[in-house]
Amino acid sequence: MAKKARARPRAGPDDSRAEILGQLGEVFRVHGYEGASLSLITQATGLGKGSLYHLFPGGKEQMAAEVLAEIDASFRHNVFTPLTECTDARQGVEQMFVSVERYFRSGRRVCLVGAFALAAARDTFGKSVRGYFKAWAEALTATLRRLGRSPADAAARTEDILLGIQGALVLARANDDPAIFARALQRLRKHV
Amino acid sequence: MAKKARARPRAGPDDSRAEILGQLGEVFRVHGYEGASLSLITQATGLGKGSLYHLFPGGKEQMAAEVLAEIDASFRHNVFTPLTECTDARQGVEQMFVSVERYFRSGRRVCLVGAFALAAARDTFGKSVRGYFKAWAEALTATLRRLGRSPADAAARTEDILLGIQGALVLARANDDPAIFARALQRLRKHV
DNA sequence: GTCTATAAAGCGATAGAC
DNA sequence: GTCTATCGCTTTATAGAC
Repeated sequence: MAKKARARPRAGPDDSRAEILGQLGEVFRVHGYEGASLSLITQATGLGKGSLYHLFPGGKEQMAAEVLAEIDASFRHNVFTPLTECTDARQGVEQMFVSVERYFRSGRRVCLVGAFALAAARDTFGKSVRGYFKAWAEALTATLRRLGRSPADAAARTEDILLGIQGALVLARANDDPAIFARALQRLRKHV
Repeated sequence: MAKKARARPRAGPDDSRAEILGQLGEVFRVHGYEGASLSLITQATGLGKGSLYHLFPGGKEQMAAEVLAEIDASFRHNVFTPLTECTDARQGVEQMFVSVERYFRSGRRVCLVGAFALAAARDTFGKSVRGYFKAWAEALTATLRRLGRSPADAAARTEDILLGIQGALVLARANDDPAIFARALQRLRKHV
């Protein structure tokens, strides 16, 4: 919250913006892009409209775009890159599943990118959505290749894993049963 | 379908209502529940607000509820019941995949129930959403049991198939590539 | 940088003529 | 049964005080 680097270089402007983006992400996850009204956003962030438009002159669209960019960057840093650069490919894949399970709160949290893909927001944010899944697929396919799979086999298995994660999140939320997600991840793990 | 047996029992009130529900379903699929404004609905159906509120006094919520009910009934009639009552279980499962591929237009069409599950609409239509997936899961599990699978195995495979279909629809739409859906269905078929 | 007040547009829904 | 006109409210977004 203090902006100057003092004795305890704690939170800076970037940190508070990141915190706001996290809160915005949750609002979009719960209510969707259309459903996330400025009054809900105001409520979730504790910021008035004036502050919000000062921070995001482009309004709601900019907020969502930056949230998606933050998610993209976070996954690249915490999931895709570790996956690509790990020395032990099998361990790298396992680490991916651990990160995924944590990020989606064991099935209690929805994938914002997947939700945007299904909704009308896809027209506006299609490029971000595609970029996210493309980067994930490339990192995972490369890692599966290192485990000895053929290109076709690695690509097919990548699709099954990514779609399995997305589908498990859909079903878990549809049935209000996060355990569906946990079970699905367990089964996906078993076939590498 | 027409309730009076005349010379040409063509279109009756039920048929036109079914046609309207189909058009409404497409609007909800493309724009989501929140995004489907009455002006879009008016445009898609060719009906003015007066007519719409005459047909659906409960407004948009009733429209969506009836669309969901129609989808539910359609799946029960065309997919779940054939699956449960078929003599050859393996052929029944294959028929399910054929119906699913046709209904979702080979991946070009989104699952409205799945989309509602991810969006805020789940709060309002949660019961319908759960009922749809529950009925599907029960029919498929029973059929897999008839193929000799254990209860636990049939339940797990059912989850993988349902979540595979939903996830494939998400990924297909995210990447603007319906082929992802077709490929995923092919792979799901292979493991019964 | 955050607030309040307000504008301008769009929303769902209703009334009433035909 | 379908239309037009309109209500009342909420929406996104802006202006300006502090």
